[in-house]
Amino acid sequence: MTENTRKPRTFRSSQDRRAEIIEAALRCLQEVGYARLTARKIAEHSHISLGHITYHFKDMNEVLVETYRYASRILLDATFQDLSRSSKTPIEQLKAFLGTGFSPAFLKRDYLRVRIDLWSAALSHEEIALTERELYERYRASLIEILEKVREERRGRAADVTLLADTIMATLDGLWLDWERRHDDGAMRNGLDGCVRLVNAVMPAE
Amino acid sequence: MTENTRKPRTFRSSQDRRAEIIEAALRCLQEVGYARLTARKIAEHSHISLGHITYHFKDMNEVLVETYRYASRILLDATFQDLSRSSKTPIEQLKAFLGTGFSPAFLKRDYLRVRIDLWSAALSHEEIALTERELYERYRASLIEILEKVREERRGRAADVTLLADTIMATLDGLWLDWERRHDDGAMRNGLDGCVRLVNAVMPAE
DNA sequence: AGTGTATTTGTACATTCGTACGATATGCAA
DNA sequence: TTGCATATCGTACGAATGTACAAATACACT
Repeated sequence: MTENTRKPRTFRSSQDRRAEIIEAALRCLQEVGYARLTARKIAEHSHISLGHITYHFKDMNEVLVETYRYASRILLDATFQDLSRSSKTPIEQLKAFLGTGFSPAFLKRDYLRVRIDLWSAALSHEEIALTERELYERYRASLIEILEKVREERRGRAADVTLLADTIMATLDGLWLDWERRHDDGAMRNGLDGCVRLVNAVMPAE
Repeated sequence: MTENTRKPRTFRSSQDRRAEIIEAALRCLQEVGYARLTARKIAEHSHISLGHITYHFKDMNEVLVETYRYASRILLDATFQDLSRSSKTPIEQLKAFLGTGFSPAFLKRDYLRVRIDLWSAALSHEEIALTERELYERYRASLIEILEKVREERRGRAADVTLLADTIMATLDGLWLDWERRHDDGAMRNGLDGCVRLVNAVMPAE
């Protein structure tokens, strides 16, 4: 009986299981994409049985929503973790901020797929749209924070910051998309450079 | 027997049928999105039987690929139809070019959904990725054509045109996405204005 | 009018999907 | 130990999916 071939089952808290399922779901999203996510693929990736999904979640929609919430949190955390804003000039902070989102870690296929699928999924799922919107707003708030410092230094107008935020945020989304499309390193750096040049044009130094 | 209730069937050419199916598929893509497109929904929308799809197409993947090809053609045609480039200055042409893609016709939910889903679908389907890439390249070529005129007028460098194209193309994609996200008219105009300002900054007039 | 080919239809089938559920295992309190 | 709530598993089931296909229909041609 000690040579039991069954793998030992140990109970976990419902919280843990939910987390495991969500993590497995994210791995599925990275591999097969949002359109082909299925409950059985999640079960395989998390090495737990199919029944867990209906036991711990109301339905697959809840799994999807929670998974994108989790993914969004990961994207935000990774963005802000190595952002030391203290020791640089505002324009240097801006360059660092822009560069962080396009470091090799973020340009991996997996991350980009989740990001782009998130845009598509938001079209059909109201709750996912809210998650995407919040991701956008947080990122934007961080950008505006830096742009305001530039503005103080250079005596720009409030409307300038809004215009720059609207434009740069759009450019960043477009650059992520374009990286997935062309994998053109020069184009990516051109885009980021373009953002900096725009800031300098709208709020010129002295 | 003359009071036959069956609707009269008339034969059509295979070409016509393919077109009808593709048009119906596009309508489905606009309504339910790429992730939930099914053969039966296409059949209902085109008022023809399910069998047609397998009769005229190899499989559903071919339908999807052809439908996105068709959608891409529509987006391109609509972009370039009312683009009279002859009678204006280069910078005015640029403004007109940018504005065309963001006219009310293009900002309809249906069009944006197809555009955004196209990005997502391209992640999983190689052929769709090629279609998306071609849509990008054609649009870009048209933008560069105008930027080159600005460059001639203002004696800019070739690298300037590349930087502007890389940046503006990204910004436009991002602005479409952002319109779907926020429906903010001011933000959209800010973004387009930002593009023009960037051009003036990189290649200043005199 | 008759014949052959292409078109059209509806249904059938094997899969796969999300979800429900009974059976069993586990951990904890009494 | 016993009792009980919770967790875990595997399976079952109806619905929906893509595709195949036989039968029926329309039409061009002789």
